[in-house]
Amino acid sequence: MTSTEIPDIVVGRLPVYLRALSFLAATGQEITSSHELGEKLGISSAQIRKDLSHFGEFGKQGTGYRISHLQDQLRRILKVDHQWEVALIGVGVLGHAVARYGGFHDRGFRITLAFDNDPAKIGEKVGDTIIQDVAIMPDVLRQHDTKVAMIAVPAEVAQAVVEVCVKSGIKAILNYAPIHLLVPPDVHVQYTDPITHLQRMTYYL
Amino acid sequence: MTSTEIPDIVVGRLPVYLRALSFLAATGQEITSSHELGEKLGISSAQIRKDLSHFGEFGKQGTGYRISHLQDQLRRILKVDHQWEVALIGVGVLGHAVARYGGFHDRGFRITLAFDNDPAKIGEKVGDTIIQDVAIMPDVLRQHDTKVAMIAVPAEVAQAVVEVCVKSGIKAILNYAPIHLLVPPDVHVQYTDPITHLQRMTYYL
DNA sequence: TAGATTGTTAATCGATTAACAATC
DNA sequence: TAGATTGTTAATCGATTAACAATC
Repeated sequence: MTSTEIPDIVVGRLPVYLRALSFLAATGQEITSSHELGEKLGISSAQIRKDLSHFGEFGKQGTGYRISHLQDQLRRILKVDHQWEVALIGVGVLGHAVARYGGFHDRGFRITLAFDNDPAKIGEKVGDTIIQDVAIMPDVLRQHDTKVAMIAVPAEVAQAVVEVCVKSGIKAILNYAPIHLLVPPDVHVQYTDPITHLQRMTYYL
Repeated sequence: MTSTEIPDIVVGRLPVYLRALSFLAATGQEITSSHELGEKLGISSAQIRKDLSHFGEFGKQGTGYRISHLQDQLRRILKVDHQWEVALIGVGVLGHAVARYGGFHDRGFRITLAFDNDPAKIGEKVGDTIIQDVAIMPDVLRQHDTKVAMIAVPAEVAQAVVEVCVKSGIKAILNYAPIHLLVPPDVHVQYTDPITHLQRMTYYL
């Protein structure tokens, strides 16, 4: 109910709930329950109810949750009820794929800036934006008051790039480079490395 | 020491340790300690020692860990001391980027098969492999005894594709589609969805 | 009303951390 | 030896689950 100290692990599950709700909504379903959601996600119904209870009362006894309402609430809580402008840094093969991926728009994000240090790429278009010189990145990020960045540069330069980001006011970083980044406490980093996921599974094979 | 029931959360950290060790090794460093590793990863040294102690004694009191030795041990534990053949299913923009990403080889994986259902793509080369018709996928996966697959198809068809994979003997799936998959208990799934990561951070902004 | 499901409490379970003997 | 760091135990901390009153 009160917003004092929500565990990060709970916050991390909210996007998953939101994703599952979108899927249900797409089928035309209007109501769901903690049991149904839990079954679809491999999570206990108690956990879902407990997680949601940190933020308010979104359901109705005997009925469950109205999907559209719960979506609205989760979007509000996660602050994706409006779009965030995202800077993409590094437009190699991976960066290109990220930029051209169409799935961001309806989930709260829009790539509005792209940077690279390769003169051959600067000025070219990727997705909806023109690739700019990473040298002018600090100014541009400040001008646009950009808070969110995706890093798709080689591992060797990722830390240096991140330091420029931090100095330019970036507060959330999605890192595609397979390296751990050091940032100040007020800057958030998430990692996406397919190989750590694969290695986690081969253990069990 | 004994291998009875290692918590999955511990297994999930081993690839992160391995990644950090590779980074240290690349700088030419030969020895590290739980303190140094912990500091680099934002993890307590006690946790690192505890995690490793599930699998054996890899360090030396007063000295720390020989990096190359710990790498060898972790690779052995995670079964990435040899390469796994990986099937890529869905060769759109994202699949292309995944196939062309060079980082798999030295971390235990090799994309040896690629499938798509688009006649225009079948027969074309992506990375080092020829794209094959998804219709013949079950036979090909069986022939190659492939255990690991990466799914980069649209969300609408991901579950159906996964069911074919499961029937064809796949035991580990890395899913790029933004949807939760239902699989039998002996099949492992990991998810990689950049937007859930982004949404998790915007909560704090 | 009867049936169903929420929100919440208390109990259980598991993971993290602090501390230290062992020892290189 | 003295200093440092491991591996491990016990204590702490936090997350999950079971259960149920409230109520739609």
